[in-house]
Amino acid sequence: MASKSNIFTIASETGYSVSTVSRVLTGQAEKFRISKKAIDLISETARRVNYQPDLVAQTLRTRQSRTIGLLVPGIDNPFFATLAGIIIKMLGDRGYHTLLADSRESETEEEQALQMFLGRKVDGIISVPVSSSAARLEQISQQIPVVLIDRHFRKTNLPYVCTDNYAGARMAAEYLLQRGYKRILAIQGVRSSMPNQERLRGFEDALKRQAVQYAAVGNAFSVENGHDQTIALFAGADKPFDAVFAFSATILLGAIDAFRELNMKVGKEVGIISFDNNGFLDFLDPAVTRVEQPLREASELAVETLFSIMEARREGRPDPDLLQRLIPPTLVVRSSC
Amino acid sequence: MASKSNIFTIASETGYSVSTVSRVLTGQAEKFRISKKAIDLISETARRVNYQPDLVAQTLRTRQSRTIGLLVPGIDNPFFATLAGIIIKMLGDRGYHTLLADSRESETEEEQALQMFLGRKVDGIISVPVSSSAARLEQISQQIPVVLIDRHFRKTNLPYVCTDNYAGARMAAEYLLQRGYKRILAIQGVRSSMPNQERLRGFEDALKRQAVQYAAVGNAFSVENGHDQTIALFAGADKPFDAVFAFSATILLGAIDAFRELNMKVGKEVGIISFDNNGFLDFLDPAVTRVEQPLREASELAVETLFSIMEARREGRPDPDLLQRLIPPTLVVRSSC
DNA sequence: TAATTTTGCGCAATCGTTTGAGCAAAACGT
DNA sequence: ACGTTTTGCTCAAACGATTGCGCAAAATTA
Repeated sequence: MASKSNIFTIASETGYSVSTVSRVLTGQAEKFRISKKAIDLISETARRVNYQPDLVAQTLRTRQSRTIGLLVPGIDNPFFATLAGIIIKMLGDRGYHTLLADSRESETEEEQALQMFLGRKVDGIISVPVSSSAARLEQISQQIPVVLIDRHFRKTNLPYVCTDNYAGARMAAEYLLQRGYKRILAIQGVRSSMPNQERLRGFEDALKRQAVQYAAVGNAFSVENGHDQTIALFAGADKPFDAVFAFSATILLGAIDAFRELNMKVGKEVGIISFDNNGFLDFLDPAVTRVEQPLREASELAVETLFSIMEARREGRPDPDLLQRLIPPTLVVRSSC
Repeated sequence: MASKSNIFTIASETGYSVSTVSRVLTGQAEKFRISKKAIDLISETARRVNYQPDLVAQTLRTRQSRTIGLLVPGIDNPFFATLAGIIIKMLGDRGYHTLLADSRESETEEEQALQMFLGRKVDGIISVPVSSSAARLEQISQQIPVVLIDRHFRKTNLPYVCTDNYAGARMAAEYLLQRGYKRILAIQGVRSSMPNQERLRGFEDALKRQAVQYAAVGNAFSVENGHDQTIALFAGADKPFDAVFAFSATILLGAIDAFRELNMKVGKEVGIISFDNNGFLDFLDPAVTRVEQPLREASELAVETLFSIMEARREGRPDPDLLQRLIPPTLVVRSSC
């Protein structure tokens, strides 16, 4: 019979009115000058009958759900899983719950999820957007604070916190240069995605005035793509490249697999460097040199940003500005190049 | 101005009452003999004003949230992340949303999450339990259907779907025997956990009447544990074991790292086999032979089980029985032993 | 003692929906 | 033409909380 109790139960048990009970239970007792006697009796009774507020009713009445909608494009991707883990924890610490939706890289599912967030009256949204246009999110942002993470739109005033992919790619390419590689291949992910475009730009900017050859192929953040592109280019007798820059850990794995098939020694015959975090990369042989994204820092910043907007709006202030942040990734040097 | 419209807006716009509007919008039109004219006008108006039902109000009134609470002990663990991904997708397909909570292996946080699920009026709970007792979940189960996944309690009537860890461990140990290994070391995870106990039992049962030596050490599903135990036992000149059975992928990684430090060739000087799924294991060199858990099948079964209970209860039938399932894992043979 | 202030609390509306009960008008049967 | 059924809809009460307003009794002041 747990939890069948509501505010009326307590009201009749104690002889006080529901208003008084509510005020006591929401901590507004002194504000309304409720007597100590009443406070004690009510709290005691609440405990005794194991009262738990109905969060749904509370939400309906107060228009606040203490819930944040978190939208990722693939929770089974370790990257987003870690992100989600951190964010859920941080929100929990602030007394907020998380409604998680997975758009699975589909604009349709993204729209459905957003619709659902609206219907569920979330207090804020943290999203890794997949759609190509910011329009819908900007529209929603007028009602509910939205913060973008990991991906953003080129022209938007939506707040975001992303990795500085340009700087990261540049860093990786320059490291390859420094290690003496002369013919460098980039294997890309989804070309239309912002991170990929930025990485490509960084890659090219780093190499274009240098005495090296380079190219960029591929079009998916997948193991297959990494594998197939590698086979396609390295299967012949003359090797056109001496180093590979994988734009994601999945791509990297595919490439490594391909090199194994081709019997090429990674680190010796061909250098390899990767984007993305993945603790796993340290256990490959050789351990993979990579550009790691500051996941924790980004998550923290995103949550803080969201709460600062929520607070501002609650107090009727305009949104704080300058909320678009690029965080520089870090180069983790191992022995694969 | 999106979504400021409610059922009253539509009622006054169309001249019908809120009841009629509600019935049309919830698809109960013919049941209440609403005229085609009314249906058309109302649906059209709803579309025009971009009406989106307030799910919170709906939940309050109908006592149904179309939301399932999913509780995992660590969403950043790839295993649970994959699990969550599959489950979220499946629930989505059935028109349900997911409220995700992470207990982080803490009983306290688990209790908080459950409390939250109750307050949010979830229609069902899928949980990887961390607490040592089934009591609380059994109590909740009287109000809200609960299905356990991946972990269960020895004595409970709660429905669950878990890997058959006993069979899996046995399978692994027997495979090692078959490959001719004579001195086998198991590195365990958390000893108090049910999966670990079952694995240990399978391991011992497979070996105890055989002409081989064996031992089990360790007490954590962590990289460090795998590493440290390996170092402790293999650092000396005489190697006490010729094969290692890692009870999880994390343990395995630690062991592999240790063997690298010790300059021992995995697959040649020492055989190694692991529990757990992890696509990554194929990219290690040598690829790791392992016992894989049927994650997708388990998730599907869990969701189906949950829905069958929900349906039964909606119709006032008793819960279906025989809902405790152990799914046999599969041996994936690679070249590490 | 009378006027004023403070203390402590209750009434009832409200959030946006759903739903049991009821009712007038139209259609039908005889 | 008059009772009966069907059609098509409306009324108003929930669901469980929060909250603006108001008001009697007690305490204080003059």
